[in-house]
Amino acid sequence: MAKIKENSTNSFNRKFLTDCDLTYALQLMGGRWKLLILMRLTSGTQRFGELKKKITNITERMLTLQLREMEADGLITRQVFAEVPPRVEYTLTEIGKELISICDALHTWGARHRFQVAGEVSALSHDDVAEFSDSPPSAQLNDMV
Amino acid sequence: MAKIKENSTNSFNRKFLTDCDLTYALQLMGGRWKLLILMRLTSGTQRFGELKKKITNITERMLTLQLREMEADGLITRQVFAEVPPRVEYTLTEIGKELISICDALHTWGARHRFQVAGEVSALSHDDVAEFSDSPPSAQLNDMV
DNA sequence: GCCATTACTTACATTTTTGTATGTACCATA
DNA sequence: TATGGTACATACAAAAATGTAAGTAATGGC
Repeated sequence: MAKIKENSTNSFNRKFLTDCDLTYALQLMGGRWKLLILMRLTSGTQRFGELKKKITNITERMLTLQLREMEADGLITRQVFAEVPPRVEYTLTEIGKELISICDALHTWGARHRFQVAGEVSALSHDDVAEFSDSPPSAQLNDMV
Repeated sequence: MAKIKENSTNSFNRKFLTDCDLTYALQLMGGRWKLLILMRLTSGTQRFGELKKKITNITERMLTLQLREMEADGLITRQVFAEVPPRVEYTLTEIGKELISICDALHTWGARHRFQVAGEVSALSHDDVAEFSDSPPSAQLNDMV
């Protein structure tokens, strides 16, 4: 997403692919950190700082950008509390929640693919990266998400 | 994918996210044209030229690049026939086929999302872009794929 | 010999995405 | 008065993805 320059073939193709429901969906979830954010929010509302802490390696700028796009795309809602220091909470929308099961399927597929092509299992243990412990809806996920 | 420079934070993060099965999966299917290629192949083996014709707006270079990555990732196989002019056929692998149902779900979700946020229905009709008629496995798809 | 066909390759340019570094507002507390 | 915490914004730089234009190899048909 970000800036859109009306003329280039590149941005034309992006728009063109928006017409297909499948590639449209990919555009909504395709950012580098978006699925991780989404999975973090499956356990419920989270503050900006909580997300930042739990999503290893993401920078504040990237987190902000991805959250803003997800908000603009209707995947999450953003609630600002008039406090000092500021508090901002992010929550999955209904349509956002509907992505969870697809993510679960993708996660499973990814693990199967990894196992098949490399004969190896997920490299990360629970301790290497932040966990995802408090998650009733998709408790099978066992690595970063 | 493409070129990888070992040192940058950018490529480090790419590798880092490879450790998570979910973001790993996203990397495999995340190219701009990959899902379209995949859906085209659901109806069976296709030649390079057939894919090129059916996937509107893709250039030969992009088609080549995406196909090569998908082959390297084990999503498709590539068979070259020693003929002149050359003939090259692409076929989904088993693990590649396992993505189809996920794509179907994503497609459905995309349509629902589009309808919800904009109150509009898929912009493309069957005639605007190449169709996807000969597809037993996922016959619900109705736009580009 | 010349052209058409197919599936590419290569060099290059442009656009988009991602990351770095620094600054800001607000108010409570020390 | 100075400091700390939170959730950003901004200017800039680097890297990656995408697109353009041209060329290539092999061979059969004219």
